[in-house]
Amino acid sequence: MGRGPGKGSLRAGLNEAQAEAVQSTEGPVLILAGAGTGKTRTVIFRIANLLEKGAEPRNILAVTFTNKAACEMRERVGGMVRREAAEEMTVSTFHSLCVRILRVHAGLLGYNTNFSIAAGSDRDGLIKQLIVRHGGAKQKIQAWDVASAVSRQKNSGMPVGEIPDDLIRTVAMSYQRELRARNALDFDDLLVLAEQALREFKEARDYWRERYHYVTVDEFQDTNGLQMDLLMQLVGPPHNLCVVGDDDQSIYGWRGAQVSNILQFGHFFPDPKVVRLENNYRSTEAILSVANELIRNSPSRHEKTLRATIRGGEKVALMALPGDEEEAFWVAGEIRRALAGKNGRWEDFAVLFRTNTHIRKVEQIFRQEEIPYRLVGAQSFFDRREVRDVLAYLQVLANPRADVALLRILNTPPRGIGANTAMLLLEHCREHGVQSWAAMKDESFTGQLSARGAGAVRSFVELIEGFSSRFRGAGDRVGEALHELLQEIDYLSWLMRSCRTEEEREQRREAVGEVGVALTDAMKRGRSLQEFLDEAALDAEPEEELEQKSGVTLITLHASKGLEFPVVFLVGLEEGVLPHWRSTEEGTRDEERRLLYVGITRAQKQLFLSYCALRRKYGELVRCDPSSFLEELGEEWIVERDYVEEMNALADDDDVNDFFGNMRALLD
DNA sequence: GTGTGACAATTTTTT
DNA sequence: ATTGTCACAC
Repeated sequence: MGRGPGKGSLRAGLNEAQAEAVQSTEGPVLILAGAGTGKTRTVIFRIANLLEKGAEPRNILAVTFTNKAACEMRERVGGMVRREAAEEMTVSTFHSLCVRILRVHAGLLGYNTNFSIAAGSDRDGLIKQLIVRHGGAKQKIQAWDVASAVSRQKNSGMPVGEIPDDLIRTVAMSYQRELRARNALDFDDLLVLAEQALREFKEARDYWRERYHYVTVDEFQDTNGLQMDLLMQLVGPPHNLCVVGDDDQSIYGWRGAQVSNILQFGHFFPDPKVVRLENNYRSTEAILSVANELIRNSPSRHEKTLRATIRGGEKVALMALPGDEEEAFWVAGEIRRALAGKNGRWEDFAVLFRTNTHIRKVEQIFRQEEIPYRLVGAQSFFDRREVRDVLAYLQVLANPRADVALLRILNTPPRGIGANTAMLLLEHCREHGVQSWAAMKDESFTGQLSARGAGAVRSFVELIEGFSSRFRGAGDRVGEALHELLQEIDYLSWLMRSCRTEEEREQRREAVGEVGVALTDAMKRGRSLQEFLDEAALDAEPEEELEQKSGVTLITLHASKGLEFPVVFLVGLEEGVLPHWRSTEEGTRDEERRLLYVGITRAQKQLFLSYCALRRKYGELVRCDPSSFLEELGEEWIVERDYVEEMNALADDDDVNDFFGNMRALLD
């Protein structure tokens, strides 16, 4: 990550601005840090400085954008100070922080502190059910419509009851009731409720203000209004709040992020010390010039200069390709070629694209070409069906009142509690206002069922109760207990039966195994089962997983924020892809430009840009034009290349080689 | 209640 | 092209 000049002890190797930021420990601080200016390094030094000055590690809170970034920050601070000190700090995302707060104080709001988190497909599944229940299936509303409306509403501080569209509102309100009845919170609820708890209850506010004396927020340009509200509740006088960000890298407007949070930080926390980091230590002058040319076209930005410290550098290559398949092959070939001579590593390369679906082609070709790769955040590990199944079992074992999970595993794998029985169960719960688990143990419910149904329910209850106690005493041998449970319900063979290919079988089996590994690992680190589940719900990847995998990184532009790679390929630079056609419709084209800017500034030494004439979409070939953003780039630092021409040249070379080869063969 | 195959839709980006 | 949904046969 962001490497500044030099290395070494605390104040060594920092430039003036960085040093100033590191030393500004009291009161509000705003660090405007352009891409590659050693932002992370500065933040880490600053925290180390706080500790050196005598701050208690447990009084330090650092909020990052992803859990991965959190782990990394903790790690790097740990490298500079006592490792135990790093362990005692709180380093987490806003969402994890809110879970922490609510596990203590949800009771104040009438919620149970052992709530579970409804995320990903569990949440969408629930919404889908409700759409059907309210007769919305025939109309054209989708789970997505409801989910995004609910999220928008919550993040802007309005009740779901005020959604304008009648049907969406009805489903949304029902969704909210359902969550509540099932003792579950979604991502947005975490923020909403934590903020509310702090705002309404002095007791909670005092508790957390007493806990955190120094707060740092990274990627501040991507915080939304609700998160700002939360910060204002959390950080009391003397406002020891340090925020770090770059308005040019604001790419989460669609999630409610407000650039005004960073542009008008002084509004919320008066008289902040402002520090600007403008020396870029990451990229060559060539790459940075291209980036600067692009971002200059961005309206309403903080005017700032980003200075290259690495002069010159290889020009940025702009490649035109006939189709997406050729594009993937070309990237593969280019990487091979680069590695052939020098002693580079696969990890030095990254391929960045706009959407997850674009990853597929590249992935497919890489597999074919035997280029090792690692996918970051494509289909999140924890959102795979088999993984969610296993997690649901664990959730129910941790807390059988976790209804969302309970309903998921009720008949997974099939055990004779089908749709009919489930329907009856839900009816019963709604009528009597009880939770599913209670109903299933209740004679007045099981009495309504057929003998077979009642038997199936009874043995399910026994299964869960049996393993519940088994798990409680398991300590760090939960992995074994989980294995036994899966054995008992014959989960794997059921799962395997539904697989089409051997490869799929392999992957799914592996995924199930990895849950066990991740669980055992979490236990070893002293986490509780519930904490493990929280992490799984809030985090896209199991940590160790990603670190171990090696190879070329395949990643979306959004997910690439905060990362850097020696060589970057930015593919699919076509009108309609980047900028995405949808953003053109929604009038958020500027954000797409920033997205491209983020992509460009990930590159350290070498950058390749590419676009295709044809791209396959839904199995259909579609004609594409080069992205209009490419017109904003000057010529000075760019080399335009054409795949077809190069292939022809290459073919000619081959002919020549063949010619000499044939000659040699003749002479021999 | 469960498993299969035909059929239809497909939502950027993520905690 | 891929994925999920639905109707139908067991």
